[in-house]
Amino acid sequence: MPDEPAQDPTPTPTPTRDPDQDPATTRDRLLAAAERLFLRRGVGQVSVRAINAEAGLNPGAVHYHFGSRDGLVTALLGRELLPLWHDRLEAATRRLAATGPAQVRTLVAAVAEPFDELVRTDRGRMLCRLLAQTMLAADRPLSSSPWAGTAPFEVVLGRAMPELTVHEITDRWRLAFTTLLEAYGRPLTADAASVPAPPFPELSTVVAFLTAGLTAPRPDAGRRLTADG
Amino acid sequence: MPDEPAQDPTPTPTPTRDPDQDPATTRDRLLAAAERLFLRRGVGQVSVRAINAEAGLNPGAVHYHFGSRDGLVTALLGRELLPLWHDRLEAATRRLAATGPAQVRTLVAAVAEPFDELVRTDRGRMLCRLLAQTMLAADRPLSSSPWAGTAPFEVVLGRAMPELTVHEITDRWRLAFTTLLEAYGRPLTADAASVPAPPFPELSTVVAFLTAGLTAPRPDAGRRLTADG
DNA sequence: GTTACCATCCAATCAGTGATTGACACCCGA
DNA sequence: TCGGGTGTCAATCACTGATTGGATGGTAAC
Repeated sequence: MPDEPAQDPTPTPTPTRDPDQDPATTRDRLLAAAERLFLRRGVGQVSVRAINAEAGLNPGAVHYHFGSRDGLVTALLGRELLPLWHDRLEAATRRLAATGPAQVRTLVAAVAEPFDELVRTDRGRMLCRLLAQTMLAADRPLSSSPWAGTAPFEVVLGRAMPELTVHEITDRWRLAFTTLLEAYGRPLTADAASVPAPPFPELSTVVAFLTAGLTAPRPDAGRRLTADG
Repeated sequence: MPDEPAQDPTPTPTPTRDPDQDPATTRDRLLAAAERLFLRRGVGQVSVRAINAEAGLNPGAVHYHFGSRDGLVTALLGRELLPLWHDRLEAATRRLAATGPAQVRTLVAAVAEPFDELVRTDRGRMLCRLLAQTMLAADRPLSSSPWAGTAPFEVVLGRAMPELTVHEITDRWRLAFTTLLEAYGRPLTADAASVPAPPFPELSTVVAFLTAGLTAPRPDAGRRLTADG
């Protein structure tokens, strides 16, 4: 364990702060270096050593300030991505008093639009890829991070689809959210050969797909699905 | 590079074959050892060293017979999973001459049902997880493996939804397929604490969700999706 | 019968990873 | 002036996947 800090959610308690060296804190220098390397080499090709070196620091700096590689990635994502959703989601959920598919569409659009805007830039694509890798490729289900707080969406969805059980609502929202993550978090190809690069889907396609899936009529759980035999 | 073999698709040309040692080939012993360890420790916690040791072989055996760790995983998935879909898909696609959402539902069910059956056992869950990790977490889009051959499904889907463009069909099928992969390839929790383990969704839920998404009416690409401002 | 060949197997090793440690420098408050 | 704590540093741990040159042993050609 490091001497002291690491998992502190408050980034800089400003203990000292005046030295004529860096305008940016070491923490920020590490985050900036990581971002630069992720963008330059691809998310999966960057080691903590490289990040420390890019920031001009010792090999233990990332571990000291973030606890681990994942800690740094989580911090980067929280700083860069969370603000994009905050305002839009608040507005969308406040407007959702009524019920019906139209409301679900509004909700889906509010979640999906920031993704669609992000993948228009290299930096945004990198961040989406990072988010998808962190949330989908993790070896055990992760509860942390504000992304797991999907409760409000499920409430809205449950109100719009009153004939569905809570269980069904939860499953459907999870399907929709992970689909979103995967769709916009695809690898950035960057490599020649192979397929001619599958691009990102149109926003309208994604919203139509997810809205229809979420608002699909209640399935008959017992029915056989294929007529084999 | 190894002395000779590795990427050979035909497993055993039976060059020699008579020694009184193993009834199973070294290749099979490695695959069996890997399967055992994946099941015991979790997919992400098994090194090639451990596989070689479990099989009672030298540290270079996996590299010699499969070229890489991914090579072994691909071979394992191909051997265990592909047969499950082959028959069912052939039957489903042969029956799909007509058009309409009902046909799409049949197609979706044919792809989804094997997943639903697999995740009922530990071994099946492990294989699903392995498949999802291989296809979704890869650092660049992978064209290899028979899974990439999604063309027939897209043809069927395109016939059932004639008002959609080819582009739209491709995007929708990809959304549906990756959703399926993620839904049934979730981490196996195995770890205490954290969330109370998100189980797999009901098959009926998945089929309803994906069928509705695939057959959603054509979106107006230009329309604003949220009424902000 | 002898030779050459070739697939296979083996141990050793390479280059790289994330994480951890103990020591050192420095500024702050006492 | 003196601790004490924060932050930095180089060295190192334990491990990963991959690669290599060299044995081994059965097969086939001569």
